[in-house]
Amino acid sequence: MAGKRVRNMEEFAELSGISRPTVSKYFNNPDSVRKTTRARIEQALEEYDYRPNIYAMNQNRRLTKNIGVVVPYLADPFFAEIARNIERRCIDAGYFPLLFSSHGETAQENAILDSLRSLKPAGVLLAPLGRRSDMDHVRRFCDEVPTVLFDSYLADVGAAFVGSDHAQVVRLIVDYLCRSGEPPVYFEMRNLVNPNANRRRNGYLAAMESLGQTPEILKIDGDGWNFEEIGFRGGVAAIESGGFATNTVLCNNDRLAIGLIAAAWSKGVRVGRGPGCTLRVAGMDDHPFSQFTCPPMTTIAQDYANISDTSVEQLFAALENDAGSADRVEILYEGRLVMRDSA
Amino acid sequence: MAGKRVRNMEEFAELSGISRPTVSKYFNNPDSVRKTTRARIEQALEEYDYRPNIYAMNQNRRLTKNIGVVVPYLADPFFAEIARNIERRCIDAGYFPLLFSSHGETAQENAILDSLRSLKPAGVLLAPLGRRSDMDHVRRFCDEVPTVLFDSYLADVGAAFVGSDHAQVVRLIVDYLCRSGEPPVYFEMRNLVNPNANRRRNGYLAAMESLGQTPEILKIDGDGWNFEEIGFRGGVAAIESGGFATNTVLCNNDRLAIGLIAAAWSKGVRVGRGPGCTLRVAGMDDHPFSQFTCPPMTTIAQDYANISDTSVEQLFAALENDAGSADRVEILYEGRLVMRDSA
DNA sequence: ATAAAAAGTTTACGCGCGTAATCTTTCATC
DNA sequence: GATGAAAGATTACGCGCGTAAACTTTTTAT
Repeated sequence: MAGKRVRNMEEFAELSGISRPTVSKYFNNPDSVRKTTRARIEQALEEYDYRPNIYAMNQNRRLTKNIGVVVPYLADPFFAEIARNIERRCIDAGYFPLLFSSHGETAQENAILDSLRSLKPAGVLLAPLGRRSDMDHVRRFCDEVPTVLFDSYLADVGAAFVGSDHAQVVRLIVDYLCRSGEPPVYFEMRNLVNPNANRRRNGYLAAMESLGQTPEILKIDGDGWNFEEIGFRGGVAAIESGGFATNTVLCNNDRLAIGLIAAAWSKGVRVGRGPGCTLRVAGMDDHPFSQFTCPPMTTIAQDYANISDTSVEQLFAALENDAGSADRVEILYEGRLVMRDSA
Repeated sequence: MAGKRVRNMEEFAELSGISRPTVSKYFNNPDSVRKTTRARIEQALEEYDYRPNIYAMNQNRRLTKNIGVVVPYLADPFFAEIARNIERRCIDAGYFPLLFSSHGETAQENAILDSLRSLKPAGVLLAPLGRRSDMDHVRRFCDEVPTVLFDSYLADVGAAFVGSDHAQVVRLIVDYLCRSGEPPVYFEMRNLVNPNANRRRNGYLAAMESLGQTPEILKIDGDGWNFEEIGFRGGVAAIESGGFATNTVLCNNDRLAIGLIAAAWSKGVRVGRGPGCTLRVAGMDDHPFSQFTCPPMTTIAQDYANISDTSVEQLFAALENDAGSADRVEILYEGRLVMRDSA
């Protein structure tokens, strides 16, 4: 591709000895032309430096090869990892992923969906803000663009939903904690930012009940997505006001737990299940940093890989059934207990 | 904007009672039309649901309003935060930021630059991989597209470079560590992934020398961007083979330090500067998670805000001087000592 | 009020490509 | 080697908008 610069498809078609319409077909789908033709085009592609003008391509196409990927908060490594995996899959399938972060703000999410619409994407993978999502806005968007929702559940929106089975996730860790020591107090934010948090809380209640234990919920204050900070402050406040109902705390998510563990440290409370430890702290998510807390955090791993892979697959499936008439699918993956030293 | 859907600018122009060329002017720059005209257009915009076709707009424009933002590793909250800030600034200035992550891979960085070129961006903000960047590729790109580099220094490439003054950063923390206890051993990866690491190491050498101390460098193995993991393993290995030359370790960056602190914990070595502590660990960057390590990490804060703001400003400045003939600028920001409890 | 400048209108063309229709060549099959 | 099907070539049109040129209206300055 070192050769001279080619202006447009017309010129490139001449150079490769193939007609422009056929070259056009090739770029839309390399498999749609004969092998020998494809070879000739690809050889010319090596010789000359030509790439079709994206804007001219997409202007006349009803749909582009773009795929929008929208996450609520990209500074959270959890979403960064998922986005990365999704990106890879889309590229491998010949699509062009475009990554957006809502930064936790409703207005931002709406704005992203609006501009996404004018990009005529083939489809969109959306992890909505959840509680703070503008449901009507999201629904209107999904009516026009094939969309698969993941991570955060919104009822009856989009072509599919892929996420974790939070009831199972919570049951797993509650079981473990009860089996191995005192039953857990549940540590969560007062203002739940997404429906997953709700499901987890309900899962906790159900799991405790089925084990004949008395649930105990500690709601902490704080707003936004700075969960570690919120967990830290909530933890300090809890410890200062006399500690927890039992010696075991289950946090709504790892980031909160990271904050709580730091809070315990700062107050001289030793976390862990070894001798001399007076507090067990468990999280949920298996956040990338959770293995580096002190002590390393016991948590439940969400099935990152399956969630992102399946989301992409579901989107592709939805793109096939042009009609979009297929029934809405909901796929939930189970979590896996990751036993480390904090609980 | 609830009204009926408008097909194209022609139709919208009719509805607003303004000629199409003028409407076109408006969309390219709302200030380029008379206030009264602008008002009429914007009123029509409220009434009808119209947005110009992006693809048709950009097809004939030499440059678009797109701004490419490329970072080496988006799963690192440091870059996620910078990207977020940059995004905000671009949007406020009427541009459309497009975010890409090289995921630590040369091929990926090259691919991003290639597709970026065909997006005809007005400009690009690039934090290159550094050592693993394909210099020729980057240089060719910068010759065609106005580009500001940030974070990772590449010599003589792009319209400007904005980053940290690593020499100063290291001097600051070395000074502090020497003043407050034993001089630091320097903890870094054997395969330096970017030139900043080099500068920091040299900064360490210089600072130690100027203080009349003997520098001591510990190189650890590991490849890729999973720094915490690498720091952890390196830490465990170092401790098992007899510990460090002094009781103080300065890590090349916070993520390595996070791993080292976890390693110390796992080996029963108490980190901090209080009584009973046998190891001091300091990092550099003030990574978002560093305040939640146990103990909280002493580190040097990079000037996130200034670096991202200035990068954007420099890019806009470069866009003004169409010619691109202006001299290449290099702007370095100083770090700030963040004293916490780990050192 | 009047001239000059600024802004808007009309008209017209082209960008680079998608794509449909018709015709011609190539290929696989027996 | 004949035959039908599949693929490519030719021709032609249009997408939605940028933009230039020539002309007309509005605004600003004197």
